[in-house]
Amino acid sequence: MSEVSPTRETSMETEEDKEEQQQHTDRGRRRLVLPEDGFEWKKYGQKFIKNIGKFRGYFRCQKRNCMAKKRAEWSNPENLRIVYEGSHSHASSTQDSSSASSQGTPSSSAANQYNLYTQFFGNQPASSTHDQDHT
DNA sequence: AGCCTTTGACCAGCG
DNA sequence: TCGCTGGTCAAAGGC
Repeated sequence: MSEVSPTRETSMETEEDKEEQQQHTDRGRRRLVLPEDGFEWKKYGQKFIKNIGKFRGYFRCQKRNCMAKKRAEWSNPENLRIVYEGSHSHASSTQDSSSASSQGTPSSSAANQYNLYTQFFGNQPASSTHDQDHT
């Protein structure tokens, strides 16, 4: 499931160049295009934030022992902003989990640290990344 | 049959 | 105190 399936349906535009980062997280249907970050996320909501004029998708880590969350904002499939909130108490699904010795103490390591960072995908002008609230 | 995705409604917090 | 926005949960549908 978490495997990177290069399944590309024949529809939409032919801009497969974006395929490098934007993977189809759906199970064979085009629903939402998200970049694979190495973790398994479960979407639990989506709303249109009029404040920023963009859609915001709410994702949560599928791991029961992981409280990491992710928010995806996009106005266009080309402009996607991923906001990671919280830290994973486990290693990425695509990485070696044998080094995830922190799982023994999920409440005294990464799980205790609140990590939050934003990631941009597509054509995001750095000039407006810090100043695009509203005119 | 099971899992995931999507949409709507409800609740909480802030102005 | 009322209204609005943001966030989360639950239910239904589809693959």
